[in-house]
Amino acid sequence: MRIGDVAARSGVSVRSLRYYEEQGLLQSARSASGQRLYAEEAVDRVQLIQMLYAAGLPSRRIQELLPCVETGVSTEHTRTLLLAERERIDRQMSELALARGKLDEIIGIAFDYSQPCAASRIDQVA
Amino acid sequence: MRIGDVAARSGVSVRSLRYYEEQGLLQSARSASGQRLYAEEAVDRVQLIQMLYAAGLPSRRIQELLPCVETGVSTEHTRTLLLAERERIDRQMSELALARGKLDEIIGIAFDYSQPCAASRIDQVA
DNA sequence: CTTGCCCCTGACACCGATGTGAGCTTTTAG
DNA sequence: CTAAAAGCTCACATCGGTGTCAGGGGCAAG
Repeated sequence: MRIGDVAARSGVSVRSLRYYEEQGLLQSARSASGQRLYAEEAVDRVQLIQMLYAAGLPSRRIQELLPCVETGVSTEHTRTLLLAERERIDRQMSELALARGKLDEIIGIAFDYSQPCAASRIDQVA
Repeated sequence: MRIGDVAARSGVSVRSLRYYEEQGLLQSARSASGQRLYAEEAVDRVQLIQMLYAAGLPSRRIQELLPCVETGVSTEHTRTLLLAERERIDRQMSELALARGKLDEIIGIAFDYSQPCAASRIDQVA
């Protein structure tokens, strides 16, 4: 599989795939002419990487954790990182929940709960 | 109240407070000599700004939403933004939850659930 | 007066993932 | 065979909130 295929199938830009390789997150074989060749699993791995990026892990963390994720082999270090990241994610979720609550409050006022025809107005907007 | 006081009381750097002003998120009066003077409410506003930043809203969005947040006055535009931001936050929380689940799974393997003394090992690390 | 601390403006640096463009080679389709 | 499409490397740009430094005022206490 060539890089364009992986890009298409994983929904990630070619540029990003090269970047992942540069960061040591994704390996590729090379054809005689130097083109990157990927195994099927590459797509899954890219999606895993995306998931972790979305959760706020920087490349370096992902790189440290990938061996553990793939093989299940863990060290003291990776275990510590895993717990730390989970905690960070928990904190981030709390912050999001807090802000979401505030937004809800504001939305409640903006769409004016107290008015009898609030529902219909919401419908107009939504 | 001078800028240093606001910084101390809100836990935000002086640099950031000036930046917020530059972005139209925070007003200040000026003393004769040009020093910024803040009202008490400034501290709360700064904390609100921080909350929204933490939720991933960029300055521009916050700036658009602040009037609405403060006065409760909403326009078609602000209502649209409010709903869109709430939805974005919901998506982001889902992504976090997904990644958290994955981490949990990995943690489960890393700390080896199947081993009888798993609990004590977790204690050692945590 | 002077020392020390706070404030001012303006400007540049940073990080990290991704976009973009140049210049060149390889592969593929017609 | 040829032209389009896709790959390659290298390198510079972007965004946004914040750090930091320089060079200069302001103000209170000793």
